[in-house]
Amino acid sequence: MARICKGGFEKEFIKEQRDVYGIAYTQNMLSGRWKYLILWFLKTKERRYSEIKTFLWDISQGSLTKQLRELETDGLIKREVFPEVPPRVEYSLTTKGLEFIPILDMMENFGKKFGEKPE
Amino acid sequence: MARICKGGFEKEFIKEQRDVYGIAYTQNMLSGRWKYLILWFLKTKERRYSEIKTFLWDISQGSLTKQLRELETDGLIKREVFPEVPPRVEYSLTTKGLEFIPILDMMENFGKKFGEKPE
DNA sequence: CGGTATCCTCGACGATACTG
DNA sequence: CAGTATCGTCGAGGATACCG
Repeated sequence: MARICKGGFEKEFIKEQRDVYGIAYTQNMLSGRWKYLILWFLKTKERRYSEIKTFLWDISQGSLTKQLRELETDGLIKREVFPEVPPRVEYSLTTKGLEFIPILDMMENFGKKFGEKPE
Repeated sequence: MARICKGGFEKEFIKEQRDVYGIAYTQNMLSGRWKYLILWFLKTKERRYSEIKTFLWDISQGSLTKQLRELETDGLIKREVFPEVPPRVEYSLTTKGLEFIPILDMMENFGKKFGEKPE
């Protein structure tokens, strides 16, 4: 990764090295196969664990839990547990997560413009 | 991955399944550690292979070539070879790649807002 | 300079079993 | 229902050597 503050850089790269941390942070936080899709799915409304699992249908339980924990740690989503039997857990976007929606929308539109529409 | 057109889906997920391909396409095309950073680095002007290599400083030659080939295959960047000695190769954004710049800018701003500024 | 080719490491992710 | 625990796989990416 374009690590910051590494010595020995050519002078002309110093500004780029100072500016790249923005996109490096975002890229790093959302790495992996699932996080964009999870955020996209939470965009319109809160969802239960099982809804996300069904939506992503070929993600394993272990991976899904890990992705959700990481998104929670990074402050993009919040997790709400309802003490019922059987238990219910709902995930939704935080303020920070909500601020990411415009990016999700642009990525969706970009994909719709250039990608193959299914069926 | 939220594969499309898989049978057996609950009815209420059909619309989401029809719409998710947009972001799934974009996410899939730009997977990995490097592609966003490469596009971001090409945003302002064309760059030589060695410039990109220096900018990303801890990417291996093999990986960098692979990333560039994939971005080229997906039509995001174009590769121009100047038949000089020693050879010179410049990479730049295509029309499709240029259309991705707003997304890069938003991701950069998001990261600058929430990430830790180095130094 | 800008690659290719080969081998290898490592961690993300999946599969499965089990639980409050 | 919504997890946790453990193990196994697989491929992206790194290291190294060599090339036009």
